[in-house]
Amino acid sequence: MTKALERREKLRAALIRAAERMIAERGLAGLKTRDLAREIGCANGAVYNLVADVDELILRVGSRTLLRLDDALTLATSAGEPSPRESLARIALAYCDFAAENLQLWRALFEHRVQVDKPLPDWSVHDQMQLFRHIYQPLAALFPERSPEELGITARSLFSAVHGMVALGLEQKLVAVPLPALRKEIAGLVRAMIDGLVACDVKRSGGG
Amino acid sequence: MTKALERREKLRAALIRAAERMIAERGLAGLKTRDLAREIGCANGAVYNLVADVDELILRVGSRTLLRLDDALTLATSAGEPSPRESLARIALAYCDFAAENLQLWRALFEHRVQVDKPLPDWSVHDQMQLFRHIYQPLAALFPERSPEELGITARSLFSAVHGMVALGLEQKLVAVPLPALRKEIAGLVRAMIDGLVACDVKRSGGG
DNA sequence: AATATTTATTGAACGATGTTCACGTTTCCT
DNA sequence: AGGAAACGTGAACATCGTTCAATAAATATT
Repeated sequence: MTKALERREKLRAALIRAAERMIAERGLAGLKTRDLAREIGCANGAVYNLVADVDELILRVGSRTLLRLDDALTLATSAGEPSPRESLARIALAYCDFAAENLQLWRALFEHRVQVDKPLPDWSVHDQMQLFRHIYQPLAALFPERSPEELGITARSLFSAVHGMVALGLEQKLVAVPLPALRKEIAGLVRAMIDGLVACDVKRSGGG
Repeated sequence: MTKALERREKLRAALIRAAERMIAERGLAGLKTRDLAREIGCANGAVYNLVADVDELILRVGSRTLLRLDDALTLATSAGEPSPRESLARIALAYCDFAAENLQLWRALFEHRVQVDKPLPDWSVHDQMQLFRHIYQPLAALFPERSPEELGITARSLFSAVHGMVALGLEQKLVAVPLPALRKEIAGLVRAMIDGLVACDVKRSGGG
């Protein structure tokens, strides 16, 4: 029983790696089961013994991408002992850099939309939540009076705003903005957002 | 010459309207040429006499969506004489509301990615730029010392940040956030961003 | 060790989809 | 009215993801 399962696992790992490479090179739309089968050395039908369908395959690649993104964000906050404000700016820049360096894989995280009737598997939902903890910790230091729920909402808003700047900044659909300029804008707006949030907090706390 | 062209134009308009309805109901992935042909009463091949390919069709629908979005943003700033800060908050909320009310059509604006070798037609590029003018005017009032280029960059950053909040907020891929809460978050973060940017501006102007 | 049973692999086939094309049909200009 | 140009038609093509009966392999049983 071990021989077959072992080979199966090896093939599945190869399939996921091949899919990852293919998405990175040709984008999510360039992912074809027949090319994958040829690359890992099996018939196209065999792909469906390793994976339920391409949706699952994309989710598995996405899971790997999220893990690498998590590592990149961890690395960004590990060096030195910056203030919460600078930590958040670093995280935003690290997110921007990761997206730029892994453009197609990063895009695949958001382009892919699952069917409404097929819910996300548990392992896929889990690692999405983990990303917010990088933002949560500096925010908690900045806003000690806010509840965990409020902090979670603020973290999501902050992340979404940075994500939007990165997404449209790297789109280059209309105007190509150079990466250094984008990084500068992101860092500036993140600091502005934090300063504005802090000021609003102080005003509310002092006035009420 | 008028009879045929007139009919052609009517059919093309019907095609675009049918495509718009279909995207609104079933999403961008639910747009099928055969269904379109059946709906407007012609053979599937005839679609390609009205439009080069589905890419152009999607762009034409997108153009209409952008026009309606422009109207919505214009309406948002027309009532009363709010401060630039409140104008920007109103615009952001109007953008959020439009996205929520036209979810699939709004998503199609960003989901659709054209081939690298086929550049966007002029009429499609033009109306994308127009959107920023809504943000540009209040920004110019807030930051009189900034150059038009700087203002354009700030406008794009601000728009991108709001877009990100709306995009991830309406995604509901992980957690369903109620629309009123999202609106509150957006308005709050927009005001915080502006306050932060103003403070940064004052500090830089005073210190340098 | 030999056989039976379960499982995996194959590659052809299915259905859907965007797009093209040869063939009639309609429309337009003279 | 008649020829030319444009148009509409529906079948056909290529390309997908996915399925499936048949075959090969591996495992379990005696």
